[in-house]
Amino acid sequence: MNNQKLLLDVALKLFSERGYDGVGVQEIVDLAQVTKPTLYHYFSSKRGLLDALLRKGFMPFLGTLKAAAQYEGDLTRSLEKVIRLYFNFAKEQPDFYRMQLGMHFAPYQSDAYTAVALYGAEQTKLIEALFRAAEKDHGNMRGRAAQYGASFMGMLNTYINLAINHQIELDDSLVYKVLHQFMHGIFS
Amino acid sequence: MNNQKLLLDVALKLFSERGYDGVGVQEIVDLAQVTKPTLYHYFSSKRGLLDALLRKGFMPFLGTLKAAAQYEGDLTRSLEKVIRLYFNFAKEQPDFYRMQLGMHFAPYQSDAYTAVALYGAEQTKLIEALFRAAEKDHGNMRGRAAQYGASFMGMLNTYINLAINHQIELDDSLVYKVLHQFMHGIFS
DNA sequence: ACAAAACTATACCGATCGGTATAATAGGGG
DNA sequence: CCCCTATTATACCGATCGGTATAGTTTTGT
Repeated sequence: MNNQKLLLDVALKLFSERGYDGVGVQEIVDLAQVTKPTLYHYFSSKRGLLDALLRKGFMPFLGTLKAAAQYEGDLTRSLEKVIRLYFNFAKEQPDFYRMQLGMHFAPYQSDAYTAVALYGAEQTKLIEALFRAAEKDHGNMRGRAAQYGASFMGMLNTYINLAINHQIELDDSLVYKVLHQFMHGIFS
Repeated sequence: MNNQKLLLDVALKLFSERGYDGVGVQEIVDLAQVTKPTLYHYFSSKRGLLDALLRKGFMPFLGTLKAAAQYEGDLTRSLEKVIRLYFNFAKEQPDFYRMQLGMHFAPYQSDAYTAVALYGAEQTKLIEALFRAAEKDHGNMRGRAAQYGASFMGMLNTYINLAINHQIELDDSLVYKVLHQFMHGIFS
């Protein structure tokens, strides 16, 4: 295992547990058993380390999300794919998901937020495009793509957050429950 | 304006902009035009300052929430009251709401999270109790109070977060839109 | 074999971190 | 007026912050 990957692994673990601001560079290199110049050789700065970490964690996911969020005449089916994709993402990389989710609510001037903002925007864009594409088959949704996109992702992240806290489990049945709740509300 | 209140105001402004970890004690006292011993006289520690800030911001709100979240035979009506209450809270104290919301997603070992956790738990408890009380009139909801409580608050905070980012406005019509979406989904 | 490039260790930088010991000042009650 | 308490300033603490200058060590291409 090379030092670059080692540093990324250690940084992910520490950042997810105590946050970007809560972890010093010294602690990262100590736990990875390297020295500071090694870190700065690979990542130039602490922020650079964070950027690399986010790129590595998001890159494959965003590609599959783009595919899953295509509208093919059945909004329910597309949303189900998207939910499943997010659940898998959160289950396979819980530390990363926790870190990223926290950063999404970090102060707007912080490194944590600015680093994660473009990935958040990319996801929002894809989901909104899905709702906008579905508008032509669902007239009553017209003009609310942004609103539905935001609330869909909000609901998704709410459930994932519960799962990360071990209060629920992201199993197959929850996919349908979340989907049903979003489509038809809590009364049916 | 006494120094104690001045320090709380300055801390709220800075914490909401750059986070608890992102702001040093020195900067707080400089902006409040006092010195460090003054801060430590009133609040004993940086964490004590944060605790006082949260107590001051949450105390009146939690009382009114408790009243609004009583089930009186009409879940829709109670939820409407709750939504309206949260919207007003977020509109009247946007800086505080932003700060508190960010802390709710902060790392679980951080001061920020541990300080805000009990207030989050209190809100969850009240909202869940509302859904549980409504179960007797809505059999299909049985056993899902925790889930509905969490997703209701998740949706609420999603919209409030959009408003804080000036992407939507928390006006009267949004109260009904959010309520309707939660009760009946996006298809009706 | 050799030089260039990539990598890593020692030791250090100024600045800031949260926090405090000591003492001066202010205000109120007797 | 005097004492007591509350409040505030000066000056400082050791530790840690992110980052780097320098030099040594490996690895790589030729």
